[in-house]
Amino acid sequence: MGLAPSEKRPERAEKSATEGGTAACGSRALGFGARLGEGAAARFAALFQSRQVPAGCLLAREGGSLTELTILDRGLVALYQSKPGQGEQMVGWCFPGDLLTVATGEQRAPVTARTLVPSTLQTLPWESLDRFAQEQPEVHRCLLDLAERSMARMRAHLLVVLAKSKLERLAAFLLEVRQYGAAPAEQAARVELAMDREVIAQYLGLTVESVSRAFTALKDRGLIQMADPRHILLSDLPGLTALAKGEGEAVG
Amino acid sequence: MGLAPSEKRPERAEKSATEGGTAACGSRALGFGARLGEGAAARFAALFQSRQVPAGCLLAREGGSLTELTILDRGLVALYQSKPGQGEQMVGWCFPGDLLTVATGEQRAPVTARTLVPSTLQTLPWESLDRFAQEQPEVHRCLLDLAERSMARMRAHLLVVLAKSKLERLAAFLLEVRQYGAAPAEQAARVELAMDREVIAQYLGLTVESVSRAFTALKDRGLIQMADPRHILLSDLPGLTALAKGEGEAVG
DNA sequence: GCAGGTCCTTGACGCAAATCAAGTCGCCCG
DNA sequence: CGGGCGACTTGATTTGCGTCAAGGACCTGC
Repeated sequence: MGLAPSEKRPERAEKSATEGGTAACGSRALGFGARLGEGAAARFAALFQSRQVPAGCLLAREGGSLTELTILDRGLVALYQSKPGQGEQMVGWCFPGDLLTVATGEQRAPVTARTLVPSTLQTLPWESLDRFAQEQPEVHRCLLDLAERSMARMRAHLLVVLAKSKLERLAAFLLEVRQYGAAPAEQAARVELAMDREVIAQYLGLTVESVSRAFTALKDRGLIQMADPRHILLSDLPGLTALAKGEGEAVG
Repeated sequence: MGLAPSEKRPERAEKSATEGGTAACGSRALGFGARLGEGAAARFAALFQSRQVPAGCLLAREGGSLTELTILDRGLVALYQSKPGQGEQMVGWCFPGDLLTVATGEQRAPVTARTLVPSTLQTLPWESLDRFAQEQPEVHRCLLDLAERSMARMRAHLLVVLAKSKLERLAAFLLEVRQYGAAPAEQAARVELAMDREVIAQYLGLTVESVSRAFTALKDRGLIQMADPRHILLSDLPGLTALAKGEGEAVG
């Protein structure tokens, strides 16, 4: 039991996290087919154990132990780096399909991970992975692919944070959530935020107040609409995209 | 623009990059022994081809092709993400021992990579890796370890950029260069910067002027000394460390 | 219903860093 | 030698965002 459920305030389940996720095979996010081939991918997926966790659940603590390979199947996880002096700094997300961490080397978790919504995890003991890898060595390449994907997102995030203004950052954030976080079905430009303003602010390197003002500014420019603070309609996707890219043309 | 368009101005070799790097086995940075064991690590290292490149050399262009596994053996490489509108944004370094990229999936490079000093690369065609992996599957875990290491550094960088002031950022930068960039021999608190102020500024999300002022401020506080803009003596390592961590106590 | 939360928004103000603008130093080349 | 150029520093000014401080909207429990 490497992933400790110490911190686990129940918290009302935001979106019905039920959906009967018995899995062990019906997993939505284990997309290994491309590299492994259908049969092998299915056999590999069958090895995983599915696990449901509530929102606000601590999955790993920086420096803690990690005994299993864990992939996020459904939900959303925030990754935190502890700041020497003062608490924690959010540094990224895990979206469905992401490795929770790639800590294969030492078994120490390099970050703190906490669910933001009720989530489903797919876990596999390292030994099982090794056993399966003897039959299908490509599986390691799959993991490298996942690592690469995660690094690509981190680089994109760095670009945003290093070079963009308040508004550009929020636009980029909304588009990121839309792209990675949304269920493929609801491809509409409708985004449900699973996190509060505080988390968004940390992620973007801003304050809560600035985030709030940025939301208002986007709304005033007609780029988004807000039913309530957590439900955003991206009403001008091209405009948002242009803004996120830094081609800061205002509204015509 | 400091970054050459022709991408290969010869440029005087800053530190004697000679050292007779014939390698193919004498590589300094291929540290796979821990996981593979001595014999296998040596055999693996022997497969690599060593390649010398000058400073300012473009190693990969975002979206370009990547035909080989490449590890930086000696030198320093900057990674850039192209900004839609306006040129490039530096997002990280490769230090010796790092995978140049982990792009095993698609063969498309996810970033632009450019040497900052004359460097030595160790390359291995993907096929050779696959062949060797049949004999030693652990080699993939080694690559995952490298990926994890690189992600850990990116997270640390994000922490710095998201949550720290000008001075804290520069202190963190200097310590990072000292830790990863310096040859182990010159463990002294003496750092030779391989990059100009412009590159540092991009990396830290500041302007050149701010970086310059930050250098001056650190000097005035007695934390560093500067022989010339590129040669820094970290004269108060504990002080710098405390500053980088955000425990911003001034000097007594 | 009302009191007490929490979360979000809005406003007024100050500051740290960006911007604009010289100015210095060292290096290369004529 | 001197002129020009690129890298760096320094100064004056502006500004975007942080900070502090109210306020409003909603939920929950009494």
